[in-house]
Amino acid sequence: MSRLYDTVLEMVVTYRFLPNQRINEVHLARKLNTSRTPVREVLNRLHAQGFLQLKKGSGFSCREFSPREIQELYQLRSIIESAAIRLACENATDAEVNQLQIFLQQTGPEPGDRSSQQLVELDQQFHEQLMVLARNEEMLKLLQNINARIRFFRWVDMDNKRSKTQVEHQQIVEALMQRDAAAAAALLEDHIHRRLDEIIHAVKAGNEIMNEQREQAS
Amino acid sequence: MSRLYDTVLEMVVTYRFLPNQRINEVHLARKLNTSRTPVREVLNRLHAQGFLQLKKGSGFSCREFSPREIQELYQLRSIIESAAIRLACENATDAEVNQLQIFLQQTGPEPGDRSSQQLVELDQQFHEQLMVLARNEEMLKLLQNINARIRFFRWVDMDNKRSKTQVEHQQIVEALMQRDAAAAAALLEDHIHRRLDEIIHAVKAGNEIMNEQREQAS
DNA sequence: GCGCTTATTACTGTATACAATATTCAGTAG
DNA sequence: CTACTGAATATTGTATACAGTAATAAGCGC
Repeated sequence: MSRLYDTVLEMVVTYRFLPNQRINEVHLARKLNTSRTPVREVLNRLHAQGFLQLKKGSGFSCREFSPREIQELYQLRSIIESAAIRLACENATDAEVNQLQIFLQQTGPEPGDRSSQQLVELDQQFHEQLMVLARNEEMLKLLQNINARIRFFRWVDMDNKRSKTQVEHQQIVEALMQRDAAAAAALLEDHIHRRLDEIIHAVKAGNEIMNEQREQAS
Repeated sequence: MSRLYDTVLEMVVTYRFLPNQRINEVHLARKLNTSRTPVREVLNRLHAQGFLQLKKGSGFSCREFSPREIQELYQLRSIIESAAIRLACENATDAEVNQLQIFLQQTGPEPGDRSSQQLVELDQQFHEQLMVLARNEEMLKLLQNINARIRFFRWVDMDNKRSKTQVEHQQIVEALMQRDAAAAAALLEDHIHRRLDEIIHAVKAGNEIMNEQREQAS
């Protein structure tokens, strides 16, 4: 069941289903070599977690994100990450902070030959490691939920912006090392807001970039 | 379906099911005059939203909250409510703030003859109205989810503490009126942390208070 | 050809059946 | 009486069937 959940979640977050178009349970079940019942169970879970919408008589469909919704999710993400790094400045051990520094160095300043998907993954690892230092499991789960829901949009310009992203990550870790909570939080918020601006800009610019990314995901 | 969801959610948050004891789907379906399938669909949703745990072969059960988990949820709640009132200081109209003041006055400083359940409901309305002023739907949904999950514990000493709660609510609204974000946030955090301390204390004191509340809910 | 109505087909939401697994009960030995 | 084993029963997870509804196709009139 959890494998089925992971499979369908992956399809949802990579927008294999067109927004607002009904997910055909019969077809999906056949495609996944199972019956409708476990498929519906998974779809119900994803609906409850904010990934899908459900309309009586029309079944489940992928949600279409308005710029407003994206902005709200990013704002929420900024709030919890900002709080998390403040907690991390209090709670993290020196060893943990050094480990994060090593991770940054190992993942380099340049994208190298990594795909956008890999860069998104590395970016996520960095932010989740920060969140782990806050020692609040609920906050970590929340960040993971948000990141999954906005995953499609987090691809925007990822490879072109990797150097700047890593510079900003580095500054955040340095503030964390200095246990300067205010500076760390401000840097993190700026970092997230910059990304949000880029994404909103891309979404408003139309669907061309979005279609390219969908193809890249295939 | 949404009525079924509401019914089962109510049973879950009032701990009609004992923690860690399997929820019997057949019995529950019979009790609710439906078949197992929609019951399972609801249970899957509640599981996905953090209300229930699921073990293969053993089905769904109510989670048992450790003091750690309660503390984490309250910490998260404090973070988002604190951020929300900062946003409210920027975004709320004078009319909206006045409406909140009127709500406080209409719901009085004293519990009156209200039940604990009604007091919990009024407390929740106050906090949700604050959250609405932040103009972030995701944050409101998150607060509602957290409040539902900790609902059982929010009953602790509710009637005995109503006067103090309302005084604190009033101070928060006054800071909001003054558009003093720092003061409002500090007051709100203190308010939430005081409640958390009371609840953790009660939970650690044993199960007597908890059993009384379960009986009161029946 | 277009628009409307009706018939047909497909799909959703739920009920029921089935297979696998977990739990409970009964019998036996020490 | 206690502990262990095997059988019987109950429950879960999934497959399939059914009824109601939504979507599509076909036919007819203008």
